[in-house]
Amino acid sequence: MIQTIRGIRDILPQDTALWQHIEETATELLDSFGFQEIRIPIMEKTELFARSIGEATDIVEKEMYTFPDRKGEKLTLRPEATASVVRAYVQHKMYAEDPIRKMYTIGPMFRRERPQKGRYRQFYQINAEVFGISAPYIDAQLILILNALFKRLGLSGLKAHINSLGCPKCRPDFQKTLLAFLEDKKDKLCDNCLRRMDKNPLRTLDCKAPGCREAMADAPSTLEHLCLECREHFDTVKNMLDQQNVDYVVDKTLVRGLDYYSRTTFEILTTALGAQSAVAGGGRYDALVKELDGPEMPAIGFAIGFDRLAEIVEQLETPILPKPPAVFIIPLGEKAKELGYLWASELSLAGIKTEMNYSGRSLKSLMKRANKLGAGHVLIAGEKEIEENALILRDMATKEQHTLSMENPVKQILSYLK
RNA sequence: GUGGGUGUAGCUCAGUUGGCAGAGCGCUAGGUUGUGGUCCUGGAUGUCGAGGGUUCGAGCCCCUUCACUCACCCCA
Repeated sequence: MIQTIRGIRDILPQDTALWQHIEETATELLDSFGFQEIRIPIMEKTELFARSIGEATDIVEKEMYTFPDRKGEKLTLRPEATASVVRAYVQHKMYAEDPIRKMYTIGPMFRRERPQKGRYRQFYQINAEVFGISAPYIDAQLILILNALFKRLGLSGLKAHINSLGCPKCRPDFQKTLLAFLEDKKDKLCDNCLRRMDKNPLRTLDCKAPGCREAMADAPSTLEHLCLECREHFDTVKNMLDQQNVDYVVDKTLVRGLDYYSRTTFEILTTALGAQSAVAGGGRYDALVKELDGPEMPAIGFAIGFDRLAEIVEQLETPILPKPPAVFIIPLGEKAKELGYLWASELSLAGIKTEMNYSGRSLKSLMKRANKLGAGHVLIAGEKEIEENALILRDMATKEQHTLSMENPVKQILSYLK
């Protein structure tokens, strides 16, 4: 039996009602805040991710699905969405007509990690990106949107962690201080961190190894080395969140695994998913548009882990169920099947969710089936009813039965359902 | 990439010192002619994850392998 690839799963019909609910809630919210949908490819040239995410990151170093196509070009299944959205913004010179763009996209991402609770090799994200706005208000607004989304989905117990990583103006100075500190602690750091010292020293700040954690306890924080502009920017973000009652903590260890972030970064954490605590994350990436051959352009975005969000929402007590059929048609006999088929089609085309059974099983067993499907009404069309011009429409909840004539029964059903 | 746990019916799981492969749920057919939910009775369904070994005999013991799962790591 052929099965799905490791870490890759089907989202089955029993779960898609929930997924659609989440998706609708999110897109409705994003629409109110002025976001438009963009649909981006699942494959890109490998170079796009290497240049944007960063050569030395875990994602690029060991997690991407990269392969040569038939002509030898290196392609990669997207491990995240931001790079593609930025690429599209630059490629189509979207900045020319209006540099301010708010876009969202929903779809699968691919990373070859060891699967675990809340972590899949194909996983889904809802991404939102804003171009052309440098004001800190938009930073606060993105966090507000995430907060509102989770609230609308009925979730509690999620906490926003925020930090500021500084900008090209203040970061070199901070890196110098950090490197001096790391040099001091060199004998206590793990191999990974020693390697990171050269490539991306910021990443040492969030290393989870116990030895590193201890050594890094009094490490310098980016927050203490922000330039005036960065400090004011971060203060405004916090101020707005306070005024809008968004619950957050400042977390100086929040660095994030992609190189392109600057200034504000944030993650929304949950305790409901074991070790996979991040439900959403994002930050500002003011240098990335230019880095990908576009103009100097501020930008910021977030990604929501759809699978994780769905798992948390699923834990709520009120399950989201698919809509049951309004009408279930039970035909008894060949003539009834033919008529029933025509009526069923007509009802469905009129927007009434209708099911019918063609098997020729007994009335009793089909009543059982109607009950199992949760049908609102059952239309019993037997030889007898057709002959006597008296079809039976039974209300499954009240057990009340109406008699319908053979003349346009669909019309009669429609008026009963009103 | 590194560790731990688990693989038996569609699902959740029992299965004794190695001796006929089970239960509940679900599915299905009935319970006086053609009316559901509760109840009662019957029925179908297994490569015991796969391959090898030990043994008269393996779901059970040994080896190999695969998958799932949790954690490290990473992140959504």
